[in-house]
Amino acid sequence: MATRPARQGDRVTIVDVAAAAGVSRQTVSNALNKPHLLAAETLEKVHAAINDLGFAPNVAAQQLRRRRASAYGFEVNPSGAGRMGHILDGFLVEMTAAAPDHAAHLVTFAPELDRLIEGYDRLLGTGLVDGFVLGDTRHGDPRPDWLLEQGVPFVTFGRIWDRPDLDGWVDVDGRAGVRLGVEHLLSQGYERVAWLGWPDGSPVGDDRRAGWLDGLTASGHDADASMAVESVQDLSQATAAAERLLRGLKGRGAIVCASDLLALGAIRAIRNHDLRLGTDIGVVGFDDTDVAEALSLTSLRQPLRPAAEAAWRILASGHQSRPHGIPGAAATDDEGDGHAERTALLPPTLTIRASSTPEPSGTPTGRTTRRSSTS
Amino acid sequence: MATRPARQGDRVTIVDVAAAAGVSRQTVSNALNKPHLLAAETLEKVHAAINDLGFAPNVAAQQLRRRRASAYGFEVNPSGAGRMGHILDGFLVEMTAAAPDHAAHLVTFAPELDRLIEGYDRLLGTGLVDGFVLGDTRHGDPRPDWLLEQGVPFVTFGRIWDRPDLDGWVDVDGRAGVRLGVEHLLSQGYERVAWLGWPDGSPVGDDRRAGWLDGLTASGHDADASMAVESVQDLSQATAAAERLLRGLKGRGAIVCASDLLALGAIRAIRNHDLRLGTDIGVVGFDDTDVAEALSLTSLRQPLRPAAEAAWRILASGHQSRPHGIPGAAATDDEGDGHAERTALLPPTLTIRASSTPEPSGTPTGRTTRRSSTS
DNA sequence: GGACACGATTTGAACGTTCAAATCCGGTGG
DNA sequence: CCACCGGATTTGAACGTTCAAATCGTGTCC
Repeated sequence: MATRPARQGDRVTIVDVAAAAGVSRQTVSNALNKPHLLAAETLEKVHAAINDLGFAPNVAAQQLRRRRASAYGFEVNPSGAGRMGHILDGFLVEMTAAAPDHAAHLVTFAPELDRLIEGYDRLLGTGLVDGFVLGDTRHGDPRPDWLLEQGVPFVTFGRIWDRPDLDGWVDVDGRAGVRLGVEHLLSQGYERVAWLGWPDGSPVGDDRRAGWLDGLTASGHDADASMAVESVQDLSQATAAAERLLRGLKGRGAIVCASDLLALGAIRAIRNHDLRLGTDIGVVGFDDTDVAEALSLTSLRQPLRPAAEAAWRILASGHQSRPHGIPGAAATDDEGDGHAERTALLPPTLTIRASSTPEPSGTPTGRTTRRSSTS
Repeated sequence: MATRPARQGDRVTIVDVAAAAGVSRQTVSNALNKPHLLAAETLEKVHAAINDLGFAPNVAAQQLRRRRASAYGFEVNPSGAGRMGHILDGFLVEMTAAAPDHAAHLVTFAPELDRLIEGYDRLLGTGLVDGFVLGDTRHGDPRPDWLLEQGVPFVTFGRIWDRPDLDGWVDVDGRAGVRLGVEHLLSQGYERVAWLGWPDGSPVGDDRRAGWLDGLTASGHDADASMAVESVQDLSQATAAAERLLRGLKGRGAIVCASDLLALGAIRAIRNHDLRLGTDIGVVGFDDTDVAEALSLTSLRQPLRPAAEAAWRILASGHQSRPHGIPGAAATDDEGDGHAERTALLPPTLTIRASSTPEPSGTPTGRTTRRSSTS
């Protein structure tokens, strides 16, 4: 209730509380950590004393004695380096906000990129953190193997595509998301839905493209190859690619894109052809960035908060990531009873804006959201 | 050199090192913290042992004994809340990267917004951090006063406009930045330069607007009121405002904007009037966001890395922020000799792209940067 | 009525480091 | 020859908490 008395003299310790409550050190400790051991009456006394004195346990002392930091390292990189870009910033923020009530925290760190493992090792060696959150998982990433070998707990945001046998990841179901986008466009009356994606070979890109196919086939549409086109993550190239698409999209067509930047290219191409965004050609982007908001672009938004919550659950679930997929028994991964899930695949939501609304009426400034269901 | 032996059994402690080097506990400690006390030979022996064993001091033990965490709290808020938006994410990243070599770190936290101070108090009370980085300083912010009262060290990113007497801040000189933008446009041959800013009353906005005036008057141009127009941070309103401007800007004109979003509005207006961006009308934005990059928009970039470095210096400079501005002596704030600066006002740099290039020639895809000098 | 179990609480020790003070030792001056 | 100095190093204690084991009652069973 009362904020701690302003830094007057020495800190309040567990011993002060014990004296005030007329009990021993350890009883106070137990009141905090194992309340079931105390008589109800005693517990109350102790809590009163804690409030009176404004006691808060010293984290460093706890870490030292418990031999664990209850903290996790979160690698960040000065801009440009990671293609994940700002999504990761958002994930960091959400993980911070979702941290289990004051029981754990995040420490940011920025290892030198040519001595990545050394940076992780350092943080671990000092006991500053117990484990890590890996913000992305690039191809050929040395970190998962190393961490596994060391027996260090970690979660990754993004599947570990290299190692399908590993659990301990959280990811967004891009495939289901894109499918949602396709279905939305079809339901809006656009007759053909094309795909503007990245070049083959990126797991994330390929996954999203599959969602496009899913959406078409599930609705009884067929997709000929001319309706899919690819571009690297660059505005002018994306614009050129989209223009190729537009030639094939007579009438009321639409384009689903692997990113908001690609979608921006599509929008430019539409303008160049003197077509009207939404009214003539629908567009859906991915990530719901500032660009999407600014341009009234319908876009798929990654559910970062739920992802963050799942990540904490995974970190808590076991301090040991283990390979799974035992050949013997059919893996019923979702047991129940404390047997926590060690993977989470979350469906994006669709933020609907004017770029996917054929009629200028409807919800003009309003913003709607739909959640896809993971297949 | 060698990474620590893989978590085999117990941790390596200072005592192990001492034994290996044939010296005492404290000597090892001194080797790390007060090397000048040791004989050269001994120092070498100890370092050898440290490397051999892969010793890294336990942070929790240090924190406990030293009675300081060497860590600082960095408040983050789930998106939407802060208008500073993603700049703050960038600042967090840069501060992490600029952390004085492993001597301090950042802990993120997300207090409940209606119990803000409580969140700060909690973090402090547990000894988890020694102080804070305040990512923004809103009007009527309760935090600076409270922290001051508690004697807690902190830096703010952004001047404390409410309390000009306080030091301990780092900020970007928006005024100098905008002036740079104006001068750049004039030097490119645009004849008139208009201002698209935010409504009066925001300190940041007013400051940037002043930079526009600076730029014009310094170049012998005069600014009539019709050349400045304002809009809230919203695309359609910004577009409308920019269109008003365009009517007055006959010939080769240009628009400097208080943000990239406003600049986007300007770009739209330019398109609507069938003018060519850059060639007919120049535009400069502010913050050099993804939008700017995607649209080839010349924009002012906040020097986050230098700002982060300055912030660390301020945190280190004294563990007590103090009011300054003693009436007696003229304040020569920049003494020298260890008397560290407790404020830093840093000039943005201009990232030049096609939107401020009248000739389609010049540097086509190339990107140039110019630094403004703080007045 | 004594052995025993069990709930509630306390005591001793330890986590790994640094502070403060003590010790050791060769050298110097009276 | 002894007192004293100062550089180099060591020893004792403490930082604030939790683990592990001990203690203290009270009640139960045979």
